[in-house]
Formats: sequence, structure tokens, C-alpha cells
Amino acid sequence: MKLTKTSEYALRILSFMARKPEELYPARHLVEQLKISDKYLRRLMTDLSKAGFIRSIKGREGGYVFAKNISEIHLSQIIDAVEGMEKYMGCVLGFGECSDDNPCVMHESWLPMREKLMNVLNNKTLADFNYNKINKY
Amino acid sequence: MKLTKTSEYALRILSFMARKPEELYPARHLVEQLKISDKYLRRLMTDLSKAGFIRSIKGREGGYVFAKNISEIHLSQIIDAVEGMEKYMGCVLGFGECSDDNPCVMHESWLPMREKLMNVLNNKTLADFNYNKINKY
DNA sequence: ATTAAATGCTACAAGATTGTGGCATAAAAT
DNA sequence: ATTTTATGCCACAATCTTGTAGCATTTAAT
Ligand code: SF4
Ligand code: SF4
Repeated sequence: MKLTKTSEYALRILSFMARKPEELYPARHLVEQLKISDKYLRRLMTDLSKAGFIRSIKGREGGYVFAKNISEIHLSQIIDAVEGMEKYMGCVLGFGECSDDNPCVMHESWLPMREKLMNVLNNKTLADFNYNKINKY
Repeated sequence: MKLTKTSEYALRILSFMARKPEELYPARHLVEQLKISDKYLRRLMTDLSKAGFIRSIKGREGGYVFAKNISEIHLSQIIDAVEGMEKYMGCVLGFGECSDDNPCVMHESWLPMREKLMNVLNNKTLADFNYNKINKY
């Protein structure tokens, strides 16, 4: 099970920020903590801003803050913003169609699993994560 | 949820062959049916042969046949043979460690889902697929 | 005003994945 | 023996993903 690195990064960044959702995070800070290259991180931040999850504050004392409540940011939306969710929707075997009418040989084994995944991605938000435990980054 | 195309192809090929597991399949035939480019398919077939799933018969009237019972070929083994299973084992956030001792913020949401996937891949074999339904390739 | 510290953007570089071309090798049919 | 129809292999090409470099822009502090 794999997301692309780009999605990994996006989740890493936002879930990190979500631990203290009010705070302002300069890119420099995120880069240090999360070990993502400066330029690439900032490119992603731009995408995440455009998607409306965060707002960027330019100039000195600038950085990024959440632009909406973290309980309104679904994982699937995050992935969609940085690389498009379509990729993950399609068929495991690379055929487009997936229905009970026209099932592929993997249908019965695979479909329930995929549903489960889609449920997590569609229903879980940044607020659903467990902030109590100590997380080492 | 996405496997690489390479894994997609491998599953596509073997699950197709598994519908008539005794038959001999020349590459040409597979290429026509499964819409994978000739050269790339044959490269994959070589990997699958080396992994011992199939056996190749060279020369005229040649092709590929299963070298072991399809109930002994697990999905995770197939993926492992063509691109390595490790990629799919790691952390969604791209950190290495995954344990209850050192959970990341996604631990509780993500882990159960991942377990479920690994169960499918590790336990299901080519023989577990549903051959009764009509499958359009 | 000038400087310092931040983000934004665009174009390019490096790497990984996927696809192709060409030729060698093997076996059956003739 | 020769031809035909297969697979095997290697090196290269195209494409996609990821990372970098450089400069423009914005804002606050001085
Ligand atoms: S269940 Fe079968 S048809 Fe549906 S997406 Fe999965 S592989 Fe494709
Ligand atoms: S549960 Fe958390 S620590 Fe474990 S693999 Fe997933 S993201 Fe990584």
C-alpha cells in the first residue's frame, strides 16, 4: 500500500500542523521538523493554499496557518489537492470499470478492501488523529 | 490505493492465465488479450519465470505455463517478484518505524486498514479468484 | 528608505518507472 | 538444412515524479 511521496509529504505536513492547529508555521520550521526539502515543501504548500486548507502569510513573521477547521479537511481532499485522487480510484488491474455487472477476476477479493480504504480517506479528517500519544518526528 | 503498473500487469497476466491454469499461453496471445506492450510483457514474464511461478517454453509452439499450483501463488509473492514488496510495507507518512510504542499521528486510523490490505495480499492466492463470473478483458 | 526574513513562481535537473528496438537463442515444421 | 515462430536479453528512449536553483515579491523591523 503506497501513496506517492507527494501525498505522503502533504499528509505529514498537515498532520504535523494539526497538532497545534492555531499556530503559525514558517516553512523553515516545517522543513527542519519534517525533513522535506525546502523548495519542494513550499511548492506543496502553495497547492495546499490554493485548495483552501491553509493560508500563507508573506513577508517577515510570515508562514502558514490553517484556513479552515481541521475537522473539515478530509484525507481524500488532501490527496486530491496535491496529485489528484483519480489515480487511487481506478481498478487495481488497470481497467477502468468496476461494477458488480462487469466484475474482473479480482472483484470479490479486492473490492471490499478498496471500499475500506476509500472510507478511511473520505471520512477521516485531520481532526480524527490521535494527538494524545507522543509522536516522534 | 495504487499498485504500480508493473504490479498491475503482473496480476492481470497471472489472473488471466489462472482461468485455465493448464493451458499454454504464448506471449502474442497474452498481449492481444491484455493490451500490454509485447516487449514489456515479455520482460515481466521473465521475472515471473525466475520467481518460479511460470515456466517458459522456447521455440515454435512455445509460450508460458504455470510451474506450480496456482493455489500456492500468493499475491504478495507476485508483487514481490516484479518490483519488491518492501515498498508497500513501509509507513504511509514515509517514516520507517511503525509500532504501538512509537505511533505516528495516523497510527490509529491507518494501521487497521493497512493490516487488512496485507492480509489480502498475503493470504489470497491466484486460486482464490472467482472464475465463475464472466470477465471481460 | 533599507534591510531582513519570509513566501511565490518558473524553469530546469535528477531519478525512477515504463516502453521500445534490435538481435541472439531455441525448437518445431518443412 | 532452412525456415518459421517462439522466448531472452541488453541497451536505449520516453515519460512521470521528485528535487533544486534563482530570482521576484511581500511585510515587519530598524
Ligand atoms: S474489483 Fe476488479 S474490476 Fe473492480 S476495480 Fe478491482 S480489479 Fe478492477
Ligand atoms: S501507523 Fe503511523 S507509524 Fe505506522 S506506518 Fe502508518 S503512518 Fe507510519
